[in-house]
Amino acid sequence: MVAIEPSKTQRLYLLLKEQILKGVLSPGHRLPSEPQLAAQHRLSRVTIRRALEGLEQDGLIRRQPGAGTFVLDARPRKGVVGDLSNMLAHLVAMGRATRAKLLSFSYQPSPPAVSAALKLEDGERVQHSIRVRYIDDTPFSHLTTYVPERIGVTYSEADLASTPLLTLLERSGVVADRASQTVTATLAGPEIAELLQVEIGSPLLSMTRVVYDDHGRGVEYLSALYRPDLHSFQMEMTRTGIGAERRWSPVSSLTRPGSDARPVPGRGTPRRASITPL
Amino acid sequence: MVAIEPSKTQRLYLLLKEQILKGVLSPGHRLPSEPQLAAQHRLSRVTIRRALEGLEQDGLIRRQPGAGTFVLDARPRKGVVGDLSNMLAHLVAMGRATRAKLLSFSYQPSPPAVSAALKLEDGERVQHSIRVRYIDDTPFSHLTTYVPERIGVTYSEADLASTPLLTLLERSGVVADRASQTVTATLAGPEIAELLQVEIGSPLLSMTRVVYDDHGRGVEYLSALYRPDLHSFQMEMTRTGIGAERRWSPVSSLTRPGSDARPVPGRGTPRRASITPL
DNA sequence: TGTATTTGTATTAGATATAGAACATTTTGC
DNA sequence: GCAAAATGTTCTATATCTAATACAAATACA
Repeated sequence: MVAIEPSKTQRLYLLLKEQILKGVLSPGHRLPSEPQLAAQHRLSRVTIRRALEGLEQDGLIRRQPGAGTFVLDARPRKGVVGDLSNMLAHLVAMGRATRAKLLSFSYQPSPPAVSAALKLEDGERVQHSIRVRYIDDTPFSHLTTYVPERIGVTYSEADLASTPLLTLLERSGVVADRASQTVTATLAGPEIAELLQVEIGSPLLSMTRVVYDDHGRGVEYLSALYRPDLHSFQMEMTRTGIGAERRWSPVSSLTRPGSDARPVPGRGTPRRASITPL
Repeated sequence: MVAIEPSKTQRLYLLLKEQILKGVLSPGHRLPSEPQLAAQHRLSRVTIRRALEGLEQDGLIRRQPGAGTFVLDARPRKGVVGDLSNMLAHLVAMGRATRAKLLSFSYQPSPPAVSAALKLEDGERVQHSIRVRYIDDTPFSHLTTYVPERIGVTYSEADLASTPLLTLLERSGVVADRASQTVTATLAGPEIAELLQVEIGSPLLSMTRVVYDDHGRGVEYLSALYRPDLHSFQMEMTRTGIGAERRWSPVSSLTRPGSDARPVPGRGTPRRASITPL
């Protein structure tokens, strides 16, 4: 047996939960009957029922004897669909109440991975912090940051608890110029799960960003985790180039808040001069 | 008892895995002894050992009788670090062997979510397909596409099995102009897990892309799943604007494979005539 | 070279997960 | 009203998880 597998109950529970939250199963939709689910997933009805009980407690489904099991509209707010790169700016602009809880603040030797990314000297120390950001009192992101100590000393614990890190850095004279960011998926461990108020084993969006100043020196290493049921990473692209060189390129765009985040062609989304195709 | 909780073994397994991958426990570091871990977490040694066995099989730790348990250099060698927007083009350019397996090909009524995204008329039908793309015989992505039937009839089952969909569309006279894509995280269900050769309950990168033509009409709805252990979504950004308007904006760049994925402008990546995006 | 510590292995016992089945109760639809 | 189908409930039996303990084999260090 490979790795450590979740229980069959939990597996089904998380699977159905995902489908509901993701909208694959739309509100009002009737799920297959318990015997049908049991057959489809090759599980006993006991297991099916345990998973459904979990979903019922989450308020995701309604079970009616004789009638069936129905998906509820428990997709309250996919509130913030953001660019992820300027997400915080959007939120502030929208006037949403944002606060950060500082969980850790220390100066320490740099972890190897961080040293490599920031291109630090051997033995150089970093300012390390862990924060959880809340929007309207629901956890929004889990942030782990590393800043070279020479820069990290320019702000205090209190600063970090109240002000976005990048703002602090730029206030200290750092010129953030370039950044490289990577987006991946992970699972929530026990600690993170509790902080972000999700189940252990839930999927999370993971973003790692390395920020460089105008001299190409690394100034910030950020590792962030987001709840995919509340937030997603959206970007607009246009098709540029001609012939074999024709490809997608990103459009610098502001995404607008709202439950429906699909672009509105023509107006709404600023058009830029497009290359005339042959 | 809230929801469905994972087993104690899996909880510890995920916790340690998280710490290792996150760099909290750096390579070469010796873990506490099994009895110590058992005491710290208040679990029996059996449970501790099962979790460690999982980590060992993942290649994250090395266990040496008499000596201890050590963290290995877990730097996941991500074969293909890509832009995700032009990933296929990169792969082709790199000369990697790519092939697609067509799992499903049909014309059917459009699902509500697809209709909304593509802005289809009521009752309009779509061409639906499911493919799995392989690179060097390892599964790379799981692709589900919906194309309005009037466009979908321009290509055949055989076309789709051999040629990227967007190429087929552009060959049919469709002018792909804009796209909106969303990246999220999900869990692998039983079916997907087998196709992508991952464990059930594994995290997956999920990308949804809606492509519009030059008249703003939806021409393709793509839902793709990627293995986060093999691939990640990378993008470069620069800091633009002044004052309060200062924000990140994306840089149109080609990323190159390798541990250091810095952008390469213009040359460096061999070009071929038949570069075709996903 | 010992001695303490570490991982590997085995056994026992109890708790929990899962499968399978039977039957009751409620709802739907003819 | 009745039959079919759905969820609710209860039961038995087996497999797996977890705890607790004991001992063996490998390693590190004074």
